Amino acid sequence: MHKPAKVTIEDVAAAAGVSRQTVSRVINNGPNVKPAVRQRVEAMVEQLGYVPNLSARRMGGARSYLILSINDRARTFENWTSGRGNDWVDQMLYGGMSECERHNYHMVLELIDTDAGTTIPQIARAVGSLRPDGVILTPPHCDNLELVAWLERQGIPCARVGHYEGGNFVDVFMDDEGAMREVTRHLLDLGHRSIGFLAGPLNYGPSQKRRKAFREALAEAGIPPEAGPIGAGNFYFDMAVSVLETMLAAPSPPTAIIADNDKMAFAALHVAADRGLKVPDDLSVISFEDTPGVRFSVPPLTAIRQPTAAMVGKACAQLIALSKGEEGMGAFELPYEFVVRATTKAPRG
Amino acid sequence: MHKPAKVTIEDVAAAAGVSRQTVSRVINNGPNVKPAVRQRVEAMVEQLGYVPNLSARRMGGARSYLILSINDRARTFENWTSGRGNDWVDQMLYGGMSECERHNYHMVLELIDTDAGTTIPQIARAVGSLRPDGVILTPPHCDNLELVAWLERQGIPCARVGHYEGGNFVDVFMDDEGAMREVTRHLLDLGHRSIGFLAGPLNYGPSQKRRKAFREALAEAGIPPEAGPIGAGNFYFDMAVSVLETMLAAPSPPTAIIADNDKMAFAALHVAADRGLKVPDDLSVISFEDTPGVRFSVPPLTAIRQPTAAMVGKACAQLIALSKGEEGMGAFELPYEFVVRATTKAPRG
DNA sequence: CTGAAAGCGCTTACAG
DNA sequence: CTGAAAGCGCTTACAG
Repeated sequence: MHKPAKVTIEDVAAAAGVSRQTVSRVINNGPNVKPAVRQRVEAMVEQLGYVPNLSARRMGGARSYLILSINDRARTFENWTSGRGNDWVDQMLYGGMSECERHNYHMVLELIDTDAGTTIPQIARAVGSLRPDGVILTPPHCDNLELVAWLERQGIPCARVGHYEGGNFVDVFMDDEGAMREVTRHLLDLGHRSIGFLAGPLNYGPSQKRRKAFREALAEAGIPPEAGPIGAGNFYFDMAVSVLETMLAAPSPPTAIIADNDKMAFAALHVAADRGLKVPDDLSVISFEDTPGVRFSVPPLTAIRQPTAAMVGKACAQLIALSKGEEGMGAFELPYEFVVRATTKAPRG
Repeated sequence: MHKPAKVTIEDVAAAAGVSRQTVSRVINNGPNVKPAVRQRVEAMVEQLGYVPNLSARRMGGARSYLILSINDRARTFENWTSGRGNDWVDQMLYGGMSECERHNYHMVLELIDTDAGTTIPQIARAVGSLRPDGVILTPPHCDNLELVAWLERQGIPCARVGHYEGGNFVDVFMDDEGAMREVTRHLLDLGHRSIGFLAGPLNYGPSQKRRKAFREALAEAGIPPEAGPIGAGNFYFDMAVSVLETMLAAPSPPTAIIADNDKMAFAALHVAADRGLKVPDDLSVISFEDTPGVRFSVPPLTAIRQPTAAMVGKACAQLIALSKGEEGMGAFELPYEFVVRATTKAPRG
């Protein structure tokens, strides 16, 4: 059976002996089609192998069936080229594509620079050419006020991953403060009385929340601020190393380190080895990320597993609902996991 | 400056005082536009922030500026859910998106099942709705004759990653025979006189080539076939373990193992440890894949690094050229890398 | 419940 | 070198 290269709605209409609006109603599950007619049309769609052309639907005024997912360009490329894997993107695609599949949507990933002057023009290009039904913003783009305002002006529904505000957005996030409290308490319960936090950059929303929760948890336990140093990291290995060196050179250095991401946790492992500190015997380490490398590191890291796939999946679901004219805006919290592996233990002595 | 939500070609034409065809010519770099007019139009495009609507361009008869990239659905999901990372997909996105970016193209990834009955309908849906300018097929889809024939009938340019034939396709691949020769010689040069090859399945094209090259390289060095055992693996850990057990139980067992992929190389490390063999002192191991896990394994594996990103990038480049009406079909070999790390050494004695 | 009309924003021949 | 016309394949009001 050699099907013609391009079957259009007109072909189906002719084959079924109806007008093209009727076919349109059938494929869009519209009302007002006699069951017998609907069946006849469906049979023809099947037989001719008709698939509606997305561009034409779009031009006709329908939705685009496209979700545009925006990631930090430089960081994503960096992860890819370093060959260290890119679990965040993997999980994002996993969650997003699974959800999009279910609704016959397509997810397109675009990498956008974070420089002040280029972000908006780049997104404008992507949005203008693709005209997606919704845009998913991940850190740090989701915290870019100017960008978010621009998107709002364009009237494009926007989901933010790792942002809490809600309002006229689809915000999906995990309880960063709760996670930090849980992690800090875990260390306190083990007996640690001096804990260092290797924090991420200040413009990362979640990092801010974690800083706050970290301070609070220590304060509640009666630990003085000096015994809870916060090192300002940038999520990269090298800087984390030097910050750690300083932290550990203090008169009464921390016996445990909480790292805001994996690379910095690895840095902690590295620095510990350099100084002859055994992990977890001499130094406990916890990561706030849980990529494959972490699970297979030696020793395997105790870590917070972020619900990346679930967050992005939820973002897609809400954006798709919105595009159908349903309700969808709001703030949605997804559960994280705290995975205790082999890098935390009671301090010596 | 509050720009209108949707600037069309008509707005630009009006602002520049020309017809919309002239604007069309300018944005498509067409000929026959007076320089002064071109400049005026470009200025207006810039000022109004005009971005052509892809759907409209498509409907007008232009290309879609979309490359559809097809991956094995089950395997991709498996890798994502197992949390082991998915370096292949990462590298594919890296190579593909980098190239697409340069041409203002968008890459859309779709996961398609490999079951005989569902592959074509699924692809038909994706292709029919997206109407991409080209499709990239990765293993095992690239070896699906029925699928490839279907795509050819649809007249959609198709690139195959890891396929050698060329012809009416864009085939991108690496020199598997050369890589195997290099790897084998590396071991021979170190003094190994008995080498085992843990091969992939017979229906996997590249594995076939590697088997052949392996046999030839040994023959050239005057190594008898008994000292170059080939174990038939299936790319998975468990089977590799049992094949290796047998290999190493031989009267004069190999002092080096070449594994056709990472999982089997890990199996070699595992079996060696079980038998009290130190790597590389008692057993050298080389992998024919180089995912992040390999690089960070203990000890780090000596491996062939496949040019995944480069292959996919090249595939995109050719597909894009084709869509512009340029030549593009053919077979393209991309260079692999042989990365010597810590698992190869001269044999004992 | 169904169809004839208009239009989405472009591009491609075709005229001039 | 430039523009008026037709059309891509749909959908959305609108009419019946």
